[in-house]
Amino acid sequence: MRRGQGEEGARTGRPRDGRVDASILAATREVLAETGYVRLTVDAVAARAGVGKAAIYRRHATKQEMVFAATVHTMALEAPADTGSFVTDLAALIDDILATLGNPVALVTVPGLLADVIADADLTARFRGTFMERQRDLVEEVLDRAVGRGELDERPELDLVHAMLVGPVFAWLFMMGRRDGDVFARELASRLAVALTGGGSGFPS
Amino acid sequence: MRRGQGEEGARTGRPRDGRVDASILAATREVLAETGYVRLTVDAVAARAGVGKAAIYRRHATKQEMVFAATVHTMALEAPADTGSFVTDLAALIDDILATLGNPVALVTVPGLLADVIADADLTARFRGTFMERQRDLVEEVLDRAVGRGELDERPELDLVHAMLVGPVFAWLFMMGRRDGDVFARELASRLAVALTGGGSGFPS
Amino acid sequence: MRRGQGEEGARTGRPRDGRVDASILAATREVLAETGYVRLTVDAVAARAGVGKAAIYRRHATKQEMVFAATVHTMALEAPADTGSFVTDLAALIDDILATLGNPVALVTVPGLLADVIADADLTARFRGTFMERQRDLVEEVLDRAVGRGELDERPELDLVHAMLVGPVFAWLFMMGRRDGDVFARELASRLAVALTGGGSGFPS
Amino acid sequence: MRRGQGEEGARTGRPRDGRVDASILAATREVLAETGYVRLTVDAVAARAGVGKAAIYRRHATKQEMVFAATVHTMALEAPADTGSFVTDLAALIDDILATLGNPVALVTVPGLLADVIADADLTARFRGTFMERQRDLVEEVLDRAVGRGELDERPELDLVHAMLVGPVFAWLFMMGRRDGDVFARELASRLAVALTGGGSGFPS
DNA sequence: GTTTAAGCGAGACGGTACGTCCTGTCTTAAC
DNA sequence: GTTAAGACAGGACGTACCGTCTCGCTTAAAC
Repeated sequence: MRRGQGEEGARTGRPRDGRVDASILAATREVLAETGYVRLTVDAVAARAGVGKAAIYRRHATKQEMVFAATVHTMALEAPADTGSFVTDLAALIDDILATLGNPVALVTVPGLLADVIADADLTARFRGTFMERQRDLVEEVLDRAVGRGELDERPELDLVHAMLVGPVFAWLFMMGRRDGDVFARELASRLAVALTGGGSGFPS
Repeated sequence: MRRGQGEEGARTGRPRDGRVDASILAATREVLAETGYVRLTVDAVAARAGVGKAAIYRRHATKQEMVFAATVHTMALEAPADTGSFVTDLAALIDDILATLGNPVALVTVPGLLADVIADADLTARFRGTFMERQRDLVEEVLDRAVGRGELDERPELDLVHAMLVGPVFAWLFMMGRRDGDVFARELASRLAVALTGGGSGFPS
Repeated sequence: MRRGQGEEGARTGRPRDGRVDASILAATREVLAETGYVRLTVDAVAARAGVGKAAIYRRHATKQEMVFAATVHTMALEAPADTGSFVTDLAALIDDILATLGNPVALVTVPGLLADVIADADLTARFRGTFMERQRDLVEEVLDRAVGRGELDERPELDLVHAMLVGPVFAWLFMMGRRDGDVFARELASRLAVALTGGGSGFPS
Repeated sequence: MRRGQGEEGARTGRPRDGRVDASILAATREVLAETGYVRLTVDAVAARAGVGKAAIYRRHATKQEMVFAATVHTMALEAPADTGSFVTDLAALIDDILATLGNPVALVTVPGLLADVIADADLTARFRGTFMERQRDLVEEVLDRAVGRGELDERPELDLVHAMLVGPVFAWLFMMGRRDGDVFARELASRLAVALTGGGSGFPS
């Protein structure tokens, strides 16, 4: 019987060893860093973690879920501090997204994992309900602040803005293969601020 | 010898049968449409095409290259007609990209293929040298026209604009899973026109 | 690790399932009986045995070794009872060899398997070290008995006698394609007794 | 259309090139000598012969027939001269058979070819009708001479004697893997003479 | 303290796809 | 119509990975 991690039941018997959970996730990230998502195998993760495959499948229904747990769940973006202006708020958010998708493990994981997530309805729901939802909330927060400051008249369509933020970062990293993100992030934030406020500023000079 | 289409040599012997090339690519697209990229198998393509596996591997070194040839090579965007204004040019280009990435076959192919392309240096080079390069040229064309019309003072960084065009479309389709592209495309074009011209216009009302 | 039956090590983990060993060998014999050695495929054996191909290749490095294990290893001749005279001992031994090489499975297996065994140094060594060696021991036993009885003055060269026993049976079955072995076996025994004792008897009348 | 080598037809057009026939058979023997029957491929023979595969298949229906033609047809035993006594006639015949089966090409060809011949009814008929029949005739000749000389009272069953001659040679070479044939041949002839004459002689001392 | 139930590492299991290789047929251009 | 070259359909090979299951053992809570 498979048992989700948070459920009840399993009242007797030997409890799960928390160190096993941790070493599986750590090994997953190590193997990802070494071989990339496409070439990662569960056996390699088990061997690296010093763990049996059963211990992995007791915790994660599929390889995809394992990688999902090892990467997406740690991609929790923190709420960006209020930097005082829309454009700098945007820049901070973009930096966050760039850090999330552009770190060495994510670089070799995100496209493959995304493909498998999309091919699985269950994972898609979880992906959208956690990672995307969280990101969307941050976008909303930043937009609401700008409205509050009077920088925006009204909040634009959330998904559109979301796509305009995360999409270019993804394209920059995975379609163009560029690794020089800093200038890009700054410039993107500036352009998006213009796009959304309908003209004017950009970064304060 | 592998993949000899463009090479010289092989001057004698039975020439490749062009109908085999075509039926492999057609079968690939059919199987993709039915099963998606992740569940496509070479045997299924061979059976569907009425072809031996050797005929496939004589043309395509791996399954990935086969799918690449069957999809990316047919994604050749046509040069967008001059619609008279920057914003409508942008809208036309976005519509093109949306049609390329959002048609039924692409929807079940692009994420998986992209993942495998990125994991393979050779395919990455070909992907960038053909599909991305072509797209980039179109972006350049549209920007140059706008400069010529006086709508832009100078041409912004090409890759940045490219990422701001294709990225949101990708995110909309594959991260958010949305299939209602028309309004999105119109709105995106409008916002990007603002972002790049530094304010003002948007669609003519 | 390949073929670990007799080796130490591999002390942990799930042990090999003896029923799988048995069903592979049984299925091999069934498929042999139906299709013959040349047309036997590993997939057919796996399907018939209800077993994955990996389970087969975990036990047998090649198709040849699998068939070898399924046939030669079961061809263990039993030690012939002392029948009281050289000629009847010989007849019994020849009957045994005839039964070993002439049963329905062996008839469609032996020539092809022998060819592949000879083409593989490893299998040749195993074939000689088990099947041939065992047979040779029986020949020796029968000869020694005859010496003990005074029917032979001294033991003739063992390999020569061995070849004169098994060779004609092989030729009869596989070169001449004859299936009427009983009279042949009796006559052969009689002639060989004469050849080895240097004249005289033959079967008691 | 396939066309047996000896048939008429093919009245017009370019005549077959006799050098092609010869080079195919020569190449077959060369490749056999190098790789053995089991690992011989038709492509290798074609390449070695500097010939297209079609030229081979126009002459030989299958790989087996090609090897058959290249080897068995050249194994034509010559009629043994009358050496004056049964035992020396037998020795000469055995030497012939040993030379036929024990030469370098035959050593790596006979078992595999025999296996394929047996698996094919057509080839079996040809094999028996030519090679075996011819051999059998020689056995008959030698026996008849012995009867004529008064060394034998009556001619024993031909197939039995045939099996007792060729079988041990085959076993010696291919089952026991022995390559020291001379003493073996002499001893075998002597023993068989005893077996068939019912005692007595053997080689004249 | 014993019992019990589940966890554990190891690795065998059924299944499926891969990419390679070989056979016997077919197709081209050259002769 | 034959030739050399080589593409063709078909099908088996042996490898690799997935997710499940089984072995003997360990570990903590329940009794």
